[in-house]
Parts: sequence; C-alpha cells; structure tokens
Amino acid sequence: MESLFQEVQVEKVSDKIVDQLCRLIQEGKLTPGHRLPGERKLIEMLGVGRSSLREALNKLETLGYIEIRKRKGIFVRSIDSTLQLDPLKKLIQEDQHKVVQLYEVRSDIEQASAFAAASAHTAADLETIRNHLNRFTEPSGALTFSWQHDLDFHCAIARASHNLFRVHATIGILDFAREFIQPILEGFALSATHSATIVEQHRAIYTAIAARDGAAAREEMKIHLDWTNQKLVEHLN
Amino acid sequence: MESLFQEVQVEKVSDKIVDQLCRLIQEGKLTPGHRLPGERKLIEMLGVGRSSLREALNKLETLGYIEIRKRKGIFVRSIDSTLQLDPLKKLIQEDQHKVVQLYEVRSDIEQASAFAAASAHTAADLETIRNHLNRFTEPSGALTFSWQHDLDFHCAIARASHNLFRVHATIGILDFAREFIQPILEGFALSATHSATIVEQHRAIYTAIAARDGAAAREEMKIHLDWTNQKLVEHLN
DNA sequence: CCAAATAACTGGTCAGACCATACTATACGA
DNA sequence: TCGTATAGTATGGTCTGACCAGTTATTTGG
Repeated sequence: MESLFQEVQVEKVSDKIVDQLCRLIQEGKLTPGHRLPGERKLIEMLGVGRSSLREALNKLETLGYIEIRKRKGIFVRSIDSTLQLDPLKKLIQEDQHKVVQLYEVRSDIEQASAFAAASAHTAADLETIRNHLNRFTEPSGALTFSWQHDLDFHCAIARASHNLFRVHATIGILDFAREFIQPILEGFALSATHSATIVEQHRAIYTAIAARDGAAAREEMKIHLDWTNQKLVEHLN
Repeated sequence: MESLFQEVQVEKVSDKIVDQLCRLIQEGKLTPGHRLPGERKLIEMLGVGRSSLREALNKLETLGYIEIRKRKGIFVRSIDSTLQLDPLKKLIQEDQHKVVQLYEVRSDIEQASAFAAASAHTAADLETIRNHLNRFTEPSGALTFSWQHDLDFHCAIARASHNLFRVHATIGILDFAREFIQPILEGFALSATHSATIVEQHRAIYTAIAARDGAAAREEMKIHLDWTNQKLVEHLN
C-alpha cells in the first residue's frame, strides 16, 4: 500500500531560497543590475545558515539568474537570453556610434511598453510609476537625476504593460548599455535645464498612461527617447 | 605601466574541483551510475574544505553531471538526460501561453523594422526580400511554407532597416521561439488557405516597403503578426 | 541461522573563524 | 579649504567542527 503515501517532503533549505529568489526575478521584483544585500545580511533576513544561503546563491549563479562578484557583491542578471547582447559588446567598443542603433531598438520596445501600459495598467502599477517619478524631485524642489532612477521609471512602465519579456528585454538593453551610456547621461543630466526637460518628459508619459491614452503615451515616449538619442549623438560627435 | 600585468588569477577552489570532475566524466573515467566516495572521503582525497567541495558538487549537480541523493551518496548521471537550464525557456515550459507575450515583443520590433526598412532600404535589400518572398511560390504555382523561409523573409526586412541590433533581436527571438512555435506554425500552415493568407500578407508588407510607405509597412506587418498571434492563441486553447 | 540492536556512514545544516581584497570615511598635512 | 593617506568596515571565499536525521553495514542475542 505504499502508493497511498507520497515521498516525504525533504526540500532542501537552499532550494526554497532558490525558488523564492527565482520568482522575485521572474516577476520583475528584483531587476537586473540590482545589488542584493551581502551574505551576512541575507542569512539573517532569511533565517538560514550561511552554507545554505551560499548553496542557493551558487545554484542561482549557475542557472544564470545572478552574478556573484568577489568582494563586490551579488547582482541580479538579465535573464533575457533571446537578445544575446554580449557578442555585440565588442562591436560597440569599436564604434561607439553604434549605441545609437541599440537605443533605436530600445525605443521600439519602450514605445510599445507605453502604449500597452496605457490600457493594461492597474492602480498599483500607476502608483509605482508615480513613485519613481517623484524620486526625481527632492523635497526641496531640486531635481536629481541618476541612471538607477531613470531605469526604475522605465522598467515600471514595461512592467505595467504586463509582458514579462518586454520587462526583461528593456532591462537587458539598459543594463547592457549602462557602461557606455551612464557616464554620458549622468554627465549632461547634471545641467539643470536638461534635468528639468527629462523630468518633464517623464511626467508627460506618466500623464498619458494614467489617462489610458495609448497613442499619446507612445508619442510621448517617442519624443522622450528621440530627444535622449539626439543628445547622445551630439555628445558622440 | 599597469598594462604589463594581467589580473591575478583567483580561480575558486570549487571551480578547480568542477573542472577536474567534469573532465573525468567527459573522458569516461567516471561512468554514469558510478557512485563517488562520500564527502568526507573526497575532501581528504582532494585536500580541500567541505564547503568548497559541496559548492563544487552543487554546481555539478545543477549542470547535470551528477546527482546527489540524500543519505544515499553521490552518483554520476547519464549526460544525455536533457536538462533545461535556460530560465526563460523554463518559464515558457511552465506556461505555454507565455509565448504569446514573446510574440508581442517580436511584433513591437518587427513593426519598427518594417517602418524603418521602408525608408532605409537599398535596391539590393529590396531584391533580397523579393527573393525570399518568391520562395514561397513554386514554379507550378503551389505554395510552400516553411519556418526557415518565413524566418529568412522577416530577417531580410530587419536587415533592410540597417540596424544591427534589430536584426540580432529578431533572429534571437525567432530562434528562441522556434522549438515552441515551429511545430504549431508548420502544422496549420499546411492548410492551403492559411498558406495563401500568409503569402498574401507577406506580399502586402513587401509592396508597402517597396513603395517607401513606412506607415503602411508598419500596419501590414502589424496585421500579419496579429493574425499569426491570433492563430497561435487559438491553437493553444 | 536469523532477527534485532547497534555502530558507522550518508548528505544537510548551522556556527564561527580567518583571509585577501575593495570600498569608505575620517583625519592629517599642505 | 582641499587632497591625500590611512584605518576601519564590508565583501565573498575557504576551512573547521559540530549536530541532525535518516540509511546501511555490522555485531550481538536468541
């Protein structure tokens, strides 16, 4: 009568951790480039021993979900294998102007994000986007721009479109472009006028999405990314 | 003069163990079903700590080389057991309906391809597209559909948009989706009416691009992919 | 000679310690 | 006041030792 019984559940602690983090990454709660707390922090947050934690992290790294950098930290990776960007990295290093082409594709996808988000978003999605938007403005009224804030904002929109692949494609591209773009972008965004323009464009996108006006959302996203791309070109020349 | 030096090799102990055992398995020194010595034996045989050993074993298990059975031992696995490691593929395997989301992103990009190709294409690009289009029609007038022909046609358009990343993304997505989609698509495309519809839609896209009408090209591409996606949904339900 | 009790062994987990390096903040000097 | 040097902290990598809960092999008692 052994068929009556199922094998005793002896799921390893590390497997539970793997499951938990996997889900967080797949759902987009943990976005690529995001840095996880250190191992010592994690073990007390999760209430497990360091061996189990390390076993889980090791597995996640082997599976490609995270990247563990010695003495640097634990980072979430983009799981978008469909874009296979790595081989193209050298291409950009040889000719920086090629990032413009990459940003074109980004624009393709993000315009679709904005359009879809306008009709697919929930109240919670909208709040998340608004929160990211507000982070650009400090209580004093001063504007702060950072790559991470920008990325979070755009990802929130992709997430609001409720298409997992769009989220990962977006993050994948931005994460890939980070090393080329971040210094440039944060450089000229220091200018108050540029910062103001960006925030203004972001707000326009948000407003269109909130109004569930897909066409306008797409158009505002296009305006924003065309402008950014234009600034990029100017900087490269 | 730092270029004189290369970064210090800090290969992890566990990685060395992985390499060693990998080689033994690949060379056939360790055959499937073979039971390895216990962890305590292995650490003194290899002269490493248990953490490192376990880290290595864990990785080997994730990679599919060995199987660790609690309180039973460590066993070499047969390598032919198909192991799916790609996180995104796992996602789709859990829920096939997610391919629809993937195709949505494909549509985003390919609409942009069509639009851009309309204005950016050269005479040579156009000829290539036309050639791929004609391959659907046999000299006898009969229609043949194959995944490869379809892929070639769509890639030719992406290439005509003169954006390397777009080409790469398109191929990446289609190649990734192939194993899920190909059987389905080639299945219903056997129907003469479906084949005819597809070829007709392809021709419409081509015509719009040739006429350098970007808006029309985008619209025809959208019609085509929406239709395909619709058929996909119908098949999955 | 067989069955029951026991010892040895298994992988899983936790804890604590140490290492080498990277980052940060503080203090000191110009 | 600014910039640099230094000390302190945080990081992942490794090792050791211990305990647990089952499994397997061995020994012991009938």
